[in-house]
Amino acid sequence: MDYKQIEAKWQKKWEETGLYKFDKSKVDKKYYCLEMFSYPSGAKLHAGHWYNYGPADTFARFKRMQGFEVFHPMGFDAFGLPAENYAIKTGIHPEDSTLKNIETMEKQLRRIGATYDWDYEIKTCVPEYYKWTQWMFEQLYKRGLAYRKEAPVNWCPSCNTVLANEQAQGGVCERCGSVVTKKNLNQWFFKITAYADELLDGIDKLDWPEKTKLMQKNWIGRSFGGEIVFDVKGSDEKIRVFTTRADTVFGVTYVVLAPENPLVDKLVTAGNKAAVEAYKEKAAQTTEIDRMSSTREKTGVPTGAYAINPVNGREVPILVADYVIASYGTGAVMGVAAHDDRDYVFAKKLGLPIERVIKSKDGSPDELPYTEYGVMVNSGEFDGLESDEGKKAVLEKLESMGKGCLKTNYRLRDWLVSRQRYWGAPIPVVHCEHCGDVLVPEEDLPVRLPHNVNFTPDGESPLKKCDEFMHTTCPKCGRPALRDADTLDTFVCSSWYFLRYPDNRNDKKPFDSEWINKVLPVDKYVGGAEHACMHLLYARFFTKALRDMGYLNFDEPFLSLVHQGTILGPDGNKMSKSKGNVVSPDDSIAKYGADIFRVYLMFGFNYVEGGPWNDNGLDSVGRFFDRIERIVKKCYEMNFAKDALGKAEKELNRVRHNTIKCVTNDLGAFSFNTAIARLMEYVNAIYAYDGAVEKKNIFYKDCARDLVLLIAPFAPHFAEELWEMLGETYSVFNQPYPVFDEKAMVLDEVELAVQINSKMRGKVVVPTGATREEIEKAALEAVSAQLGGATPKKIIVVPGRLVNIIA
RNA sequence: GCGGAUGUGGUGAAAUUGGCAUACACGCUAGAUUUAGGUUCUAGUGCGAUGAGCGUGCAGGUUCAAGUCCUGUCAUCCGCACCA
Repeated sequence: MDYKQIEAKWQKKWEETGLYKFDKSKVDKKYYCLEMFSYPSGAKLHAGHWYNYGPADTFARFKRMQGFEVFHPMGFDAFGLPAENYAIKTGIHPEDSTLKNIETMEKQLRRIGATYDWDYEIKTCVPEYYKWTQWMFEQLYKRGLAYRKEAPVNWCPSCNTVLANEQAQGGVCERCGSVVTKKNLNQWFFKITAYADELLDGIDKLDWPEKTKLMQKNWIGRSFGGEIVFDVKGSDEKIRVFTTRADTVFGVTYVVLAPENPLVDKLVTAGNKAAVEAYKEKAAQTTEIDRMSSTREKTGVPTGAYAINPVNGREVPILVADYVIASYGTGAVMGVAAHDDRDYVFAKKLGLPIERVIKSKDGSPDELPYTEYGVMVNSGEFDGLESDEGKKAVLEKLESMGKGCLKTNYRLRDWLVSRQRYWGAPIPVVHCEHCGDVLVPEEDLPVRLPHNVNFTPDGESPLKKCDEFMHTTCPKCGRPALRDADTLDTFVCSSWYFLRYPDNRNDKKPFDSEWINKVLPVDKYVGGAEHACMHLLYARFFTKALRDMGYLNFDEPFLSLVHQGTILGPDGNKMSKSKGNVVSPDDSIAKYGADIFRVYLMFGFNYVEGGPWNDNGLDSVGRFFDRIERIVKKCYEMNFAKDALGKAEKELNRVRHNTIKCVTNDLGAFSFNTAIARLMEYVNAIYAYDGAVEKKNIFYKDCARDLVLLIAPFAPHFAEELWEMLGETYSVFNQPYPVFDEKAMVLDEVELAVQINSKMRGKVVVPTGATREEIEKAALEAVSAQLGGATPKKIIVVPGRLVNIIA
């Protein structure tokens, strides 16, 4: 069979007949199957795209044949840094290169032979889309979920530019390798922390990989604790500290402020001012790499001021140290050296006192620092309380004194969405001297991204240098004003695209709520695991915020999630140009066609694990296809007997129904490799029957027909061709997927393993309905010689499996 | 440092509640068919020369029975990174 020819043939036919057009009238049977959309930074689809999209399409086809109306769209996440960097490198404008790349990728995606309905395509970089991205920003702003504040950004001193977080991974500039520092800029944030609790509590209900759920939970990082107020000696200032271990409060021997904490300047004494200033200066210059290292030596300087411990009135020194993070909790901690590893190291280094206030519960000797829960000692009225009740008791007491309260903190920070970059959606805000930050009125959206801009990075937002963009009038007072020069993080675009697909042509609204509530949520989402704490979290946040605004009636965007594994280079390393181990799918597809390539990808790997590329498996899939083609052809040309079914037919029928059962289960679980193994077994069983039986029963034809139906989601073009060969009418994808018959799978007799003292000693065949006594008898007979007349002490019978004779 | 995962033949990988370890392929060996084949078919293929036996990273444990459960340990990978 000429696979390339039949692929062209069927792709044309599918297109002409609109086979994969989503039928809106059947939305009650909808199944929203979505793959993370592609990023058109490179010009071509690589093996990873195929590995994501090929198997996911098999799943979509399977759902379709199961009777669902599958909504399966595709689009392009077209804004973003890689496209811009590519433009900087090549000198081609990102708009031109991106649109060209999209065109190429669309063509390639069609060659996968997937069920995408291109009527619903999305490109995030076109004004028709980013108009609504800007609209999203405005809604969040109106609800108080978008705000602007001074914040440090990543700064590369060598490239003289700000960097996105993704570009500064590991504290090193992605492009030049320089060490990244921080610089303060006025930045837009989305208040994702307002949803921290719901984002956390909703995770358990999701059908997502456990690993991903855990990562997201840890990322949100909720910790229950309390705030404790320390008065400052001789001052009206107060220091609030956050702690999860209020039971250790009697062991406080000092208090530490983060260098960036504004209290530092207020509290520092004249004699310590110079040292503290120097320390702050040094901390500000500390690189991201060093700041991230938990193994680095702890440093700090005293402020000269003293804090008063509210539980015992004790005066303790106040220090500044950069192991305290300004942005977490209150930017201040109480130092309990005896019961915290970091405080212990710090106290040792600076010669601060260390005082035990917790002992192990069972009284066994323990060493300091002792960070486990235990029993309170040296803690006045609280002595003898265990840590968990002690925590509560201490905070209750402090609360009654007005010196503390229960408090929950999160590791999650608000989402910084400003990017000092060109290739993104402009932020729809005007800065007016008189009116402050003013939203661009909805009817004036989109704020268009100007084409003619010098986007070479030089430390300023590129748009700032574009006068005709920057200068505008204030929508409120009409006086001259400036636009916001930053663009939105690309992750903003991808936080709502799945809502746009079903209503992508709507020019009045981002989507029609009534309609979207029918098509959403996404039933199956397939994409890379690298998005666990970014895109997947942001999209959940958007969904919840839009729900609270009344636009959506569901809580979660993606009910069920699967991550495909990574296809590595043949050397077992991640594919990369620098390693020279990149495998292009183009050659394989040219030689074998899309179907064989897809099936190879599904058969050769565990889908969620991936693994190193190895192309000698392609031939074996090719042989598998040949075997199918030969037997279907033969079957079509054959004359059949119409006798009753014999033993051989029964056996083939059993394999047939077992195959249907297993393949159905496996496909539902994204276990493509085992599904294909079962199909191979079925083909082997058909050949065995074919070789053993002279005059084939007419039922044989049904077996061949089922084979084509079963294989259809995996090899769509091939299956259409075979379906036609069998004389059936177009299309095989309008057929229901075969359903198994439990009765056909019941055998007349079963083979049991016979063990003596748990060692394999033989086999025995018994009738399916045999009683326990009959089975025991048959088993004893089967191994009587080896038993040597000994009377068994005990016989264990596992029906359908084995008999274990304990002698 | 913390959290999570993985470890099975020469290779890719399978294995419901604990129940015949290595399904399905690749590769390899021998043979048959064909004008030729990188075709097709048959047989074999965990280790061990045979048998006994031994075998799921390593060491223990529970059990009639462990790849699967428990304890410890090593290796690799991923995520977080002083979160009080």
